[in-house]
Amino acid sequence: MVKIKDIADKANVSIATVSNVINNRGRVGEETRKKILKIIDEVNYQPNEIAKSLKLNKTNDIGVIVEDISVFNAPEIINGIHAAAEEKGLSILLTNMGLFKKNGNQYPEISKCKELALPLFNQLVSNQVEGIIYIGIHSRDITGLIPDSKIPIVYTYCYTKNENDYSVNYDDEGASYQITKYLINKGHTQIGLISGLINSVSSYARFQGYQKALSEQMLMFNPQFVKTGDWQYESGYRMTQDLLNQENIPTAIIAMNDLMAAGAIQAIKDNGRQVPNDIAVVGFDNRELSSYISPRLTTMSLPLEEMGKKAMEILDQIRNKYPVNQKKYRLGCQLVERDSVYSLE
Amino acid sequence: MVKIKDIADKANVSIATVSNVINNRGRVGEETRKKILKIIDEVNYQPNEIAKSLKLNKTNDIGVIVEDISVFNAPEIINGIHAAAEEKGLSILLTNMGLFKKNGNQYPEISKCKELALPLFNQLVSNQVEGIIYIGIHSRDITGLIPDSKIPIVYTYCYTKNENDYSVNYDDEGASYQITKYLINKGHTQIGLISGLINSVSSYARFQGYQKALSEQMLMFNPQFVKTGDWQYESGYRMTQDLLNQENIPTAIIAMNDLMAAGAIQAIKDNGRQVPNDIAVVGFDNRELSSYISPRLTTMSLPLEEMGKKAMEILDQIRNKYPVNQKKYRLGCQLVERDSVYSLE
DNA sequence: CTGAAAGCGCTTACAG
DNA sequence: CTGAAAGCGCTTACAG
Repeated sequence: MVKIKDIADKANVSIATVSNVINNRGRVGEETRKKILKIIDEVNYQPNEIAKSLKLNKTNDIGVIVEDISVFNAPEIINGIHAAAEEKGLSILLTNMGLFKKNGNQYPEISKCKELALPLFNQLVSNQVEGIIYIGIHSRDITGLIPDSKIPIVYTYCYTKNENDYSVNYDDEGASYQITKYLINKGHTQIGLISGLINSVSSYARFQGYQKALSEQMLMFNPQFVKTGDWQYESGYRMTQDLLNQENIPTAIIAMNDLMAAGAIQAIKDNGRQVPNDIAVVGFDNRELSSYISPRLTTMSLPLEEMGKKAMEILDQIRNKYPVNQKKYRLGCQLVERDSVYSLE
Repeated sequence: MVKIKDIADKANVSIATVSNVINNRGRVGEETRKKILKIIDEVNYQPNEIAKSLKLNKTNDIGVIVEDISVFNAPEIINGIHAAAEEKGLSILLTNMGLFKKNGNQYPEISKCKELALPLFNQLVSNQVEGIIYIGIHSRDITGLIPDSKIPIVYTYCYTKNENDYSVNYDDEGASYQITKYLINKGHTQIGLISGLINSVSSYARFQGYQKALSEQMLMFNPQFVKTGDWQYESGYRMTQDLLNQENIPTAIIAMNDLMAAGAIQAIKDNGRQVPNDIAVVGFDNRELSSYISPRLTTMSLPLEEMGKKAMEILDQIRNKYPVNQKKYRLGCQLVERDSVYSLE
């Protein structure tokens, strides 16, 4: 690798002068500047960022810890982080816990997670990253997972109970409210809900949004219309069967994710009914499959890329000691209309 | 951050001695060793990797350039890279071209790609990575995209014409041969093929595999059975309609990816026929949607994670100047049987 | 306008 | 067994 000394020798100047022209500081004569610039160009000199980092005590690296890069939310969030980082001249040190795979597709206990996260955290610290973004696999509480330290950290797709921690998530309740309202506007008054696991804050918040939309429109809340699934296709299928076997059958079903929505659609078809004509189905997440099942699924799109961007921007502000007016962020979701909802009016 | 000097002061020894105990080199008295170790533990000392890197001229960082992290193949490949890197104590500097998004979901020309890749490449070089893995979006020739340099680089999910370059891909022809043979073994003799774009080497190789299996089994190759799509759902749908409108209708259809297979299934259903009872459909890629469409799609699973691992292992060998016996690798695909194929026997 | 020198946090011959 | 010193490639007061 060619270094600053090589340039200096070639130009018959000191390394200080070369450094000055590279960084546009100090007074340098126009002649020498040109000469040096020419040489730099000729030899395609690339400054050694490692040396700069050591000297300036500033790496321009930020670390990301992702709980599992194979899970659908990770790539888009990383995409957003990368886009924002690029703008700020920051590099990304990527680290993956592989939580799902290492634990038979089950979400491990917090203590197990800690074991997996700690070495990655230390690795990042050793590499002198200027901040860390932690990407969760679920919107869940991970208080205490990452040890306290002076290094700035922002959590996304998860959160902590610590009021000093930064986190960026999406607005579960608002999204659920929005999609319920959408169904109501389409004339639906009997709306089934297939929730995720009940120990999930997302399930809870989305239930709240559902109820809020109902009561705002003076619609009766019917407890028989809400069934609890486990986020998987099969549970969507089964819970929909339950819904279909009741006296009152909903005209629309909200599944709290696309997988369960796909199961719901299949159950409805197997029951001899049509989607959307007999029963509308709506999902959550806007995963790839939602465009390819039949009918194409109307669903809520998560602001994944935006979450990544936002997390990076906040991190950059903390890093630069800008005042950050807010610690917990919730970004809005967007409805994507496809073919699984029929208007009753 | 606590540094080696702080430890030395606390222990009343020189920094050289501290360094020696940290790295287990040189003779150090048992007493002093213990004392130093204790202090290191107490203050939770983490060595500054940046300083080590500069001194040792060795960063233990490897760079990855991914053409688009939002594309389905990227996360699993990165997963594999990360797993192998972790074993070797390497960190990953991740870089994303965002090729698709920046170009309206079209694959840009090679010169445009170059423009996007070069700054990322330089960034990685500046950061003194010890090698680079380049992850393509398609199995395609990207000769000349990355400038020549002494830094080791291995290409995956793409390749170059340069015989000195390393690349790891999967075995298109073998996979296609395998799945065709599978269909034949199930009693199918009239097998349709919906290919991807014809300028793709994957399309060509898969066509070869298809033909090879046919001729090995003394089956007539019927040119009317092969249709050219463009990898998208819609084209799978249309090409299947064409197939269905011909005199001879195949009893099985191979689509060269899952998206087109999904389109094929829908076309068959809309035509009033059943999958798999009337016509079997088989895909390629094993993307998420293949588990959730109806019927669940039998498809070829790509060895994505293995490709990432392999790429990392090769890179590590080059980096360590091990003799690498081979430059171009092709990993095998695996058939995943689900519900879209019916046995005729 | 230009350069000599110190120093970032480490490692490593070498001397004692 | 232990430590003083040089040096990795840079930047930055400071002196001239």
